[in-house]
Amino acid sequence: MPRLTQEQKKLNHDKIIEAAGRGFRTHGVNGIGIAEVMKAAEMTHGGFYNHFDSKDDLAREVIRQGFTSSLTALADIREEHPGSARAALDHMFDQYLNARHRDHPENGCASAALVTDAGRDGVAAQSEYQHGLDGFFSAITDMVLENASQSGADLNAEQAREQAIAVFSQMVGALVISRAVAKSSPELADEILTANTTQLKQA
Amino acid sequence: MPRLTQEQKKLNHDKIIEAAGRGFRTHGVNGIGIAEVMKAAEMTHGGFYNHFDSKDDLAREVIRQGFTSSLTALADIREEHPGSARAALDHMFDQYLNARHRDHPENGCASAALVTDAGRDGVAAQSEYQHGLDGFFSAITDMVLENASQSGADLNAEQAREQAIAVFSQMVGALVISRAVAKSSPELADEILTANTTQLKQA
DNA sequence: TGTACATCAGTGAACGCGCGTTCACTGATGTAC
DNA sequence: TGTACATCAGTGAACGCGCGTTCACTGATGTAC
Repeated sequence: MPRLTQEQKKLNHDKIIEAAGRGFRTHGVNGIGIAEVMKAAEMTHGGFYNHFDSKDDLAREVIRQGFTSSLTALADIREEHPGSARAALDHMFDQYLNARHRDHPENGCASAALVTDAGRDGVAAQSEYQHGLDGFFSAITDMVLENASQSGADLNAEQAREQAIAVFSQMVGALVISRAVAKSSPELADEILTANTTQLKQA
Repeated sequence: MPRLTQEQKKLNHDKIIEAAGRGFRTHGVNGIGIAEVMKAAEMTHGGFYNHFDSKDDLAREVIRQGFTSSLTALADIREEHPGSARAALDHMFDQYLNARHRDHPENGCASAALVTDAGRDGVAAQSEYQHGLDGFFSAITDMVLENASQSGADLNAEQAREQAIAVFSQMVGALVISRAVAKSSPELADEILTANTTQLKQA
């Protein structure tokens, strides 16, 4: 059967990242092994090191790819509301803080699912996280700034960034806390999402 | 040497919880083993099962004890500002969102350090988390309500609770995100703390 | 264009290691008389 | 109060298991001529 086409190898590479992305988000980087990740990617574990130097290397790639696709999704949301940054922000809150996102971390925001893992990671992984986070902060700052100008409010760039950082922090915190009680108390988990959504839309 | 006094056993029991609390917060529940926890508690690992049914059982106890001590700390803060809930809230923000707390998860908020672990835990551990979280929400709701009445604002109990949930979500999110980039970019990590502190104090 | 050969992606067995958990043992504590 | 004995907290070796990583092997792909 081996060896494979270069395109096929690239496809398998991406398949591993995708499988690891789901596994890491669901179980944590320490909560799932390479064998299981490779199995989810429909391969045997021996071939793993043809693609990555180590599990940490894979974790870094998962963070990078996770932020990239989230930022793409955010850009899509913004394009859906060309005239109103306010509508785009509200759309973002709804999309982020809902039960489906909470109950399916495997397809969700890497920043939220891997945030405490990242806190324990080394500099290399944190650099990936930082780069993605900067992208989020910039994108939300733009939206906040545009919303201010569209609503006639007076807001400078520093203030807008400060607000954007606060907004994203709250979104992540709300999601992870909601997940932390979703199994024991779906009602409280829902309340956390709705309370934060309401408060975010008001501000 | 064995067997020990009943008081000595209780002391050792607490010592294990304390050591596990530090280890779990720092490395995650999956990131440190029982042998290492017991070593930090100055015992050999064999005796662990005289105190706990399983590692999960210990994790539950760590969550419970972590929230208990945090709630005590919060009550202390409030007592330091008898006339002003506003001052107590600001004090809480400063104490929570600073570099020392960020850089020392081992002594810090269990809700933040273990929040994604809790999301992956079973119902039993989430119940402990939920119970502690409810305590936080209640305590902050009280402060928000008292502040409103002290500042002459009109705020009902539901609105106060909604705000309290949003505030605590933001605090946790800010801390865990700041930790996620603390090694790669101390400046960004600091900016996250200060931006959230400023925004929280304004609201 | 066709042939011969080197490359290398995936396989699956194997490596040493640390994990959570169990257990026979020890000897001071707690208790029954 | 003193003695005899049962209890049980901590010790340290051992258990099976899954981990991250390595490696000899295979055979289709890619390349040199």
